[in-house]
Amino acid sequence: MAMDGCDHEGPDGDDAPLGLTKNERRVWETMVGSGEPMKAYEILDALKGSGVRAPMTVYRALDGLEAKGLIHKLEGKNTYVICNHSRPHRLQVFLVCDECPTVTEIDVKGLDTLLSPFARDAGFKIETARLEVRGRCEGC
Amino acid sequence: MAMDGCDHEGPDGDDAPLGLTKNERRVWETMVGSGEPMKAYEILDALKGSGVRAPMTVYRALDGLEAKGLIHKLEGKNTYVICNHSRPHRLQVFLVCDECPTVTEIDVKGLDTLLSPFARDAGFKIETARLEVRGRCEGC
DNA sequence: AATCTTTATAACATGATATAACATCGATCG
DNA sequence: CGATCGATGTTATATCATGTTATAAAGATT
Ligand SMILES: [Zn+2]
Ligand SMILES: [Zn+2]
Ligand SMILES: [Zn+2]
Ligand SMILES: [Zn+2]
Repeated sequence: MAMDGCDHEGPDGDDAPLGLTKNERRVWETMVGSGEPMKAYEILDALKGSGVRAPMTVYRALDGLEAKGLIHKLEGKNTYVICNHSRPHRLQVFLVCDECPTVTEIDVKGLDTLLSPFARDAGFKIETARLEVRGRCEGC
Repeated sequence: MAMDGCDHEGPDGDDAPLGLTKNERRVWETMVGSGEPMKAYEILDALKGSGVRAPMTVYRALDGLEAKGLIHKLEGKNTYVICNHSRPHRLQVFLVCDECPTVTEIDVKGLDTLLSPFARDAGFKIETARLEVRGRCEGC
């Protein structure tokens, strides 16, 4: 049950990680506060009151957060989620519910081992991988 | 014409984005639910309740699904069928080159087997999955 | 042939998602 | 000081998907 093991937070609980820019921190806090995957323009709306007016601001922050391994993008739904791991990782696996907003990031041990030979056979050098599984979550 | 077999893997050049759009998904699910070849206007009727009103919507989705190799058109009868490679689960694996437009679809034997226990542990029922691997392709 | 039905597309408008291009500000360093 | 650099602000635009209306093209019926 590796469901809720986020270690990005400091000892104070909801404190943002260090080394973030002002906008990255604003976006990160918005996403943590939501608790659900968010769309870029949802984040923008949520930050309208804080003076953020342009999509660019949000997208730049999202880029930065992703580069720092703090969030992931779910391509299937164009949403962004907080990473629940303690360090950046190159393999990501998400269980995405089709019926509710629930997204769970899990670890699949052995995935890279399974994958590597197939990639090697194709002459492909793996940098990162993201597995998006869709279906019905426990509560649905 | 291929009857029950099909050759996926167009050479290249298709800049089709991975994943399904909302309408592609609706049409695909309708077709899977039916279990039989369907005509475009049958699909349209089936989706009337979901707010789909125009033939264009269905035809665009069919185009997309066909480009992604998920369905085939039976020219003789003007019907569309689910590709028999994509059931019961649809488990796609793409090798996406970061340096050129090359996208290769591969078959990773054992991925379903590896994945299932993890999903089961989380109480998650898998419908479909897509693994997107990023890196450098053979030619780059 | 003329007409009707079924099948498929054209053309244009709107919405949703993401980026380009350029200006500004503030800190740091020679 | 002035140069440089990263972050931010601002405006405009690109891209993709969808919605909407009308029409074309192919086949069947009369
Ligand atoms: Zn993560
Ligand atoms: Zn759910
Ligand atoms: Zn097929
Ligand atoms: Zn390449």
